[in-house]
Amino acid sequence: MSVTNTDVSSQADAALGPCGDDDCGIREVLDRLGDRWSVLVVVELSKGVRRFRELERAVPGISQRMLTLTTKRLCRDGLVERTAYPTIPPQTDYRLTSMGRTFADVIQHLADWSRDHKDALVDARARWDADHGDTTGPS
Amino acid sequence: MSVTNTDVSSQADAALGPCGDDDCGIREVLDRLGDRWSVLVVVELSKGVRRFRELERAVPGISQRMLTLTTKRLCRDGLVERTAYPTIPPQTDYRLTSMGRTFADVIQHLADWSRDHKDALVDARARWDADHGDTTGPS
DNA sequence: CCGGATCCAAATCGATACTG
DNA sequence: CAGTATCGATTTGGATCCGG
Repeated sequence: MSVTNTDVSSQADAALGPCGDDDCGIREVLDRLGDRWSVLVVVELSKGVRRFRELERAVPGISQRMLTLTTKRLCRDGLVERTAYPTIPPQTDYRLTSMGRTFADVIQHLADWSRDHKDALVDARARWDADHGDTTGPS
Repeated sequence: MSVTNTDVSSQADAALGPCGDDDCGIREVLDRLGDRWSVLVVVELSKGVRRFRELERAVPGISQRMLTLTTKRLCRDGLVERTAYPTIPPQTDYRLTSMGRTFADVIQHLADWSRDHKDALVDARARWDADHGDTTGPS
């Protein structure tokens, strides 16, 4: 039982295989974008250094567990740097690395696209749900 | 029992809440980036019109089920357009919409970043795994 | 304050079989 | 060929308790 769900290095190691020519190292990045919290944490850290508790408050809805896992994953990927001060009570600072900052730029690019197309997306969704008999939608 | 796992509109409808100012419509985009196949399908479709079977072959490892779900989600989001010809045997064409093409551009941007930082990321990962007692890693 | 450990509910995915 | 339905395995995330 050396591997539990609290481990960090249990996903996205291999399991992609040859995919052509467009996506070779993207899988790992996508895995980081895919989970609910990494992006939000990076966005918050792009504003400056944050402590654990600060991050927790800045990202409403995240649990301590997920924040721990998320920061750890980001550290492992070299996107975030962690500095722990063994004081009482303990204090831990998180900050983006230089690579993390470029990653934040990519996210910003993504956010821009989202803003530009959010309406169209919601609209398309509504139209699709209307055309098809949809019993699973809202209300 | 009107909702099964084959339905398309059962995730990412609400459940985000106010998050500040950086991520308001991003969640939906991220959900599409997050799943294993959407990106690959979009990349393939960015090369031209594809039929169902063609997509299945172009994306090795995808199951019919996941391809159906993925294309359906992309259609719902207005990123992909579907044209079905009721012939025998049936034929269905998938193509990117104009919005889908801009989305493909974003993905390309992402892919560029991945390529540029893949080595650094792998390296950081290795270093992290070495520093910490890691029993879950490769070999 | 920071974060690890355990338990548990839910979403997701893959394999398979079946229909038009 | 294109798509649906069902099932089981895996993964993921949240709640909670505990320790440094």
